[in-house]
Amino acid sequence: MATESARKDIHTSDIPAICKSCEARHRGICGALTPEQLTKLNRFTKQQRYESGHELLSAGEDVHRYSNILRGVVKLSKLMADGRQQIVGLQFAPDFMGRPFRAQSEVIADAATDVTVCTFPKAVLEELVSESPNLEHRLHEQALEELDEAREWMLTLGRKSAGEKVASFLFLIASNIDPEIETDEGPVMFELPLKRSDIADFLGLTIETVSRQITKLRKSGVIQVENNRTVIVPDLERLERACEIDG
Amino acid sequence: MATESARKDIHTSDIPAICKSCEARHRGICGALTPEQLTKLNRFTKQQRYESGHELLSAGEDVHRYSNILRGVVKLSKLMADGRQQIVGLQFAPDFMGRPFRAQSEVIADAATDVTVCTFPKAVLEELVSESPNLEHRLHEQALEELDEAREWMLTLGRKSAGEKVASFLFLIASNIDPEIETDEGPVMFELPLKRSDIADFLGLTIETVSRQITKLRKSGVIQVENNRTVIVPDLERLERACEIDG
DNA sequence: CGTCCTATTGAAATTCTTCAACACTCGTGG
DNA sequence: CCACGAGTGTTGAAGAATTTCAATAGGACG
Repeated sequence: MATESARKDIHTSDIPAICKSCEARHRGICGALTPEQLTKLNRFTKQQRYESGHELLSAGEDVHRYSNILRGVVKLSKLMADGRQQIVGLQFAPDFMGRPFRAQSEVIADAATDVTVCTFPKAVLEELVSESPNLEHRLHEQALEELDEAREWMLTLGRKSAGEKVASFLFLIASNIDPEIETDEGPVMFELPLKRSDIADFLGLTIETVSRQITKLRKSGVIQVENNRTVIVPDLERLERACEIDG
Repeated sequence: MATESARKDIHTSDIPAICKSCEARHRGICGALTPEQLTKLNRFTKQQRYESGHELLSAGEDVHRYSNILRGVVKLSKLMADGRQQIVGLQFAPDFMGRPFRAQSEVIADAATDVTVCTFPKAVLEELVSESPNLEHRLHEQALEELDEAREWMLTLGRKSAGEKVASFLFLIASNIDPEIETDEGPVMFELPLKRSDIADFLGLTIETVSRQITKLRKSGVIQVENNRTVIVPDLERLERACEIDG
């Protein structure tokens, strides 16, 4: 810890300008890199912006570049032969995106909102990993966290009612998006990064059921909705209770 | 690769006797250790046998030891306040069990069958990890595989019908248990490691629905069942088709 | 202004669960 | 040796939750 902060203070001027204000350098994987490594990586990085709906990665496709998400929300999903779809994860800045040590992706990655990523070639990251155990540790930690999240969501998918599922989704978003307004213990307001059909695919429901449950939560005063996408939660604890005790 | 097999050949006599025939040394995490490290770890390992139903790890409990599963099947599950339960993963030999870098477990681990594990103190593993990047890599790989499995299962939980769920479960077991009889492309026979209530908790269904769907698969000739636990699959491809196309 | 996309709402249909009864196995103890 | 109870699994009928089908509404855009 001491060495890390010292390093940052002393070498701030050594790191690439573009990284200076980058969130991935603090909470993301770049935080595991030395200024030298960061400079090296930076020679190959490319920032890219994608519009909502753009497919970033398709299942079975060979992956040549990894990326850090800088802005926006990415949805990871699986598709069945007959078109049924399940969203298996959401990724927010500054998450690392890509499946290390495997040529092909098991999931489809789509931009759920407009997204900005910082991409770099697979080979460069893998070289950095081989020389820096710290980086693999960071990736390992993220994988374990995603595993915990996936398992938490399995409970939601398998055992919760439609009402509890929708409440759980709203609570998840409320916890992950930087709320635009947040007074401690006060109301929370945020934009839903997903449209109804995506929410349905995330929850294993139909859009109609999602819509009905949102209406129900609205009518019971747990949430307020504006323009279909803006949600206000007057009492976050009440929403949290709705995640387990159907109402 | 060359160095690894050479190491194994030359030093076979150096590794602890107990490890010689251990599956975890090949496919499990111990495969990432040198004979010296294996010897060091072995000073702290303890083999233990648990009966079916024994709780190996409870949620929120401080974990002091990790383990390798040597025999049997372990179920990982989550519990809701009102008793609803969801199995979020199954682990087979020679999987590593435990949540690295975290004091508390997020899940409950129970012996689904009689289970034999090789346990060792958390601290010893973590010391080995810090001196051997190769070991962390192995753990990382297992975490990524479990993540892929969890996501695959999310698709099953969220988007498959009861019939497809049960077929998917049977297919999963058929793929993971060493089948007692297996002729290429011929019939496969295996013992179900879970009782009906566990299967239900794995699939997000009730035991009655599981029972009915098994009956349906039996009557349509996709499987044969003996003694409730022994399953014969005459045509594995037919079972695989039943995982996506309900019948 | 018409069209596409998104979202909501109602009614009917379906799937799954709940409740209830019963069957089988296994071990224990009379 | 048989009766008994606990644990496990199956089956039927009624009920509830969710989906499906269908109609409607609003906003964005050409």
